[in-house]
Amino acid sequence: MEKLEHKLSQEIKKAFVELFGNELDEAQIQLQKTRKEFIGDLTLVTFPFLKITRKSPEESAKLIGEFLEKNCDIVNSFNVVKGFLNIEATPSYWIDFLNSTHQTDRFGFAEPNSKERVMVEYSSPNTNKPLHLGHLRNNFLGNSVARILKANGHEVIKVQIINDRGIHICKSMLAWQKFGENTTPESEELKGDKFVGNYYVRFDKEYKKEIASLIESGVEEEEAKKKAPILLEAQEMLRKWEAGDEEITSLWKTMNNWVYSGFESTYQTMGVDFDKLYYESDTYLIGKDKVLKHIETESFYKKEDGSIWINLEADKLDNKLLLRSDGTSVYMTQDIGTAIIREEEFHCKNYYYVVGNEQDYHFNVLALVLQKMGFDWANGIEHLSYGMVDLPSGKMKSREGTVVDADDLMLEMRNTAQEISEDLGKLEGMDAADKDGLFWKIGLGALKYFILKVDPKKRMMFDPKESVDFNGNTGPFIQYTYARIQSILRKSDSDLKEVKLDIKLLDKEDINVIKQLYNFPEAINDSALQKSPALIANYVYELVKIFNHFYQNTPPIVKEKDDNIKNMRLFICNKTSEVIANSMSLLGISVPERM
RNA sequence: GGCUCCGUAGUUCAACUGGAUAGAAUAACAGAUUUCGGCUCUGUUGGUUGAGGGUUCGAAUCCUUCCGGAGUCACCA
Repeated sequence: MEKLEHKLSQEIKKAFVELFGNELDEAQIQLQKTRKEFIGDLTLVTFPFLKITRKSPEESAKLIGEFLEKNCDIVNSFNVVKGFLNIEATPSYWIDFLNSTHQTDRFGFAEPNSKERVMVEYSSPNTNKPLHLGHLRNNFLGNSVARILKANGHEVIKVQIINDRGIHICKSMLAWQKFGENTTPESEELKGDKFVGNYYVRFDKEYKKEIASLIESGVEEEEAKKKAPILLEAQEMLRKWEAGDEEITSLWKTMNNWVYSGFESTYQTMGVDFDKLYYESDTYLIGKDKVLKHIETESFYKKEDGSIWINLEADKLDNKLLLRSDGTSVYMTQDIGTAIIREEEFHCKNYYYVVGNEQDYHFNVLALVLQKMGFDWANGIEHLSYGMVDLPSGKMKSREGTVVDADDLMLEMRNTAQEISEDLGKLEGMDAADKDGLFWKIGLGALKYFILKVDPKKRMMFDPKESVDFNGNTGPFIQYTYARIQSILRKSDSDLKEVKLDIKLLDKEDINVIKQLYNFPEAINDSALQKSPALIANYVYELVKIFNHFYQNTPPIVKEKDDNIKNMRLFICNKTSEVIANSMSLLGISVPERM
């Protein structure tokens, strides 16, 4: 099936030779989609060509339009509005297109593994507290981008690095030692991550208490923050950990495992997974060796105290520490090491890091340092920087208790879905387990769609009230449309493999739906290039709106007497529902047969 | 303070990356269908795209100066 854009470009090229004696470069021809208020499918803007045509915009457009109408059999008609040439394809082109989707249920997807291997890193939490709303955006984005890249033909490896060591986990460990009284997640009937998170909070409470009493006894605030005994103890614990102290190591393992099992259950609810996990405790020493190897290279230097730096002033960045004076690694060093390990293991074309935009600077530096080390593949490093999630009350702050917990939020969405569904009472005869699964589908669909429809780069507002709305541009609205189509298909029970498609049967409403189906491959491609699930969300919403319009303005299909028309419409319904389901699955959202 | 990013209907978001009269949703109001699922469809109201200047056939988009907001500038991660 030759793309409309491609075919028309070639014809336009011919038109320029014929009409104006000019050989155009195909890249110069930019066809855009015709806006809804005009008749046509694709539009050629003539302004850039006026120097070649030496005629007015209107006249140029008219000449080209006439040429196309005469010489190109897929052009049905054209019209000119102020120098914009709107071109309409023939109904038979759309029929041919629809026919071409007959064979496959993977319409729009590129051949698997036809493109380069890429890696997507996302999630990458600290192990001292539970996941929250910010992590949800991260995980939904990362998982969706991975699916989209895969759909676009890439081999995709999903990874995360778990920040399992450092002062933060020591704080939780210390608080548990002091106040835990040998309780466990099991004994308290708490998820492991929540359990450990409580001790992190407990640490902070004690720490503040100590600071306050130090200040009261006359110590300066800055000094008090550094000298609080419980903090010193935590730092001592970190030193012991790094020295391999047995008791500390064993406690560390126990507490991390509690956290992992908690995370695992959260990931399962979210519906995300990974092909490979990296642990900071495994990789944090590796970057050090790599850095030391390059100490002689330009830009790298050593200070008198033994610390190692890189000078990036030539690239308009500043000097960056890579190894501390005591020889230990910093965050940057670990990321350098991890990046190198990944390259050695997987040789990817691109390494995508789904990390919040507060780390823009960090990733600029990371890519640059690796390039200075002479790694060509570092050019493939790309930071998929996304904006923070704000609440109506403002920014989330863990210390002020305004953090929205991931598990709580997902459960709340599920429960809201239940309330609404039960009010509508469409679920008679469904057993309890199926109902439960359905409520999760709807609740999570609402949440994921709400977050993913926004351009990742932009900061977004999360209003819990609005997110559970099931009307308008929402996940459940799209799911509902899917379920309704399934209901039609169940009732009619035709064999769609034998459907004969004929131009004479086509109505305007049918064509509108077909045209939007036609846009699906492009939507996948665009969202893959931009790494933006929002483009898929916008696409499928538009499809659903067009379909609902079709549905409203078409006589009941199930009762249609003309079998040819009936089967054609059913075929369109079926294709639409398939594209809805596939679009939603790219967002990590599943669609229900009933709801 | 230096650097980076962002300011679009009351609100939440779009705008095919420089194209036409800046579109949806939501809220409010008015209507349609009421026998394929009313979680549907159609309409009305709502904008000096933060402000000024510039670039050009053409600017929400590019350049520039202000105003407002966020992030970042750690021997934290």
